[in-house]
Amino acid sequence: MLGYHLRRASLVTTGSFMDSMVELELRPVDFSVLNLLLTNTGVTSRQLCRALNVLPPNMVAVINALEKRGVLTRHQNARDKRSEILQITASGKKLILQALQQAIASDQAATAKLTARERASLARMLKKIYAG
Amino acid sequence: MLGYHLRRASLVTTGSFMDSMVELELRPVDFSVLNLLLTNTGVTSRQLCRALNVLPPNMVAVINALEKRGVLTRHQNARDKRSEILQITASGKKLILQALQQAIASDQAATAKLTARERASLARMLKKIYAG
DNA sequence: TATTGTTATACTCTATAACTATA
DNA sequence: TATAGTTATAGAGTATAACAATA
Repeated sequence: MLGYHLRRASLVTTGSFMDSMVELELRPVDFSVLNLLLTNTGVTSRQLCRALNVLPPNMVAVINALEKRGVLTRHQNARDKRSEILQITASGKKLILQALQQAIASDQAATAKLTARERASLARMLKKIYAG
Repeated sequence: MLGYHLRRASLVTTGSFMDSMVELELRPVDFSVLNLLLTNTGVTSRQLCRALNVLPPNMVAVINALEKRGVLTRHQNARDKRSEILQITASGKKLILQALQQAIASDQAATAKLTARERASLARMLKKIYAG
C-alpha cells in the first residue's frame, strides 16, 4: 500500500523540518503564515485560514502570538472595516528568510539518499496524487 | 521542497484511508493493532506500543475499547505475570480482513493516476527516505 | 533496580456554536 | 443576509509523572 510508505516518508521529512525549526521557535503554522506574508501583501486573517486550511477561531492565537513577537503588524483595512491587513515586519522577514534556508537544508538532508533525477520524478508523482 | 509534496500527498491517502474506515469504526491505531494481532501471536501491550510508536498510557484505552468490542481478548502470561497476552478473536479477524480489503481499495483509488510502473518506482523511493 | 500496566494529568491540534461589527 | 474576527468550549492525539505488581 502506497499510503503506508507515504505516511512513513512524510513523518521523516516532517520530523526533520520541525527539528530544524526548534531553535527559531516556529511551528509549521507559524512558518506557513510568515512565508505567505513574505510574498503577499494586503493579506487578511481569513485569507490565511483559507490558504492554510486553518479554522478562523484557531488562527486568532497564532496571529496574536506572532504580533506579540514583533514579526507581523495589523493595519486597518480602509476597504472593509471588518478585517485587518496583516503585514510582515523587518524582524519577521529576517526570521522567515533564515527559516526558509534551514527548511531547505533539512529537506535536502532528509531526502539525501535520492538523486536529482529521482527527486524530480518523485515530486512529479506526488503532485499526481494530490493535484490530480 | 520534497517534504511539502510528501505531506500533501500523504494527507490525500490518509484521508482516503480514514474515510474507508468510517463505517467499520476503526481509527488508524485500531486498524494497526488488529493488523498486528492478525499476523502475530503472544503479543503484549508493550510490544504494540513499541511497534506502533504509541506511549503505554495511551495504549490502555485503545485495548480496553477493542476488548469491550469483542475483537480481542486478554490472557494471563505464564512467563511474566506483569504482562498480558493479547489475542484477536474470530470477530476481530473478520473485521480486520474486511478493513484490509477496504484499505487496499481506498489506496488504489487515491493513487489511481499512477501507472503500475510508477507505483513501484514511488514505493522504492519512499523506502529510501524512511528506511535509508 | 528495571519493566509492565495503569491512573491522573496536561498540552497541542482541531472542531463547533455563538457573538459583534460590518458589508 | 452574509462575512470577518473573536470568544468559549469540546474533542481528539500525544506527552510526562508516579504508582503497584512483578522481574
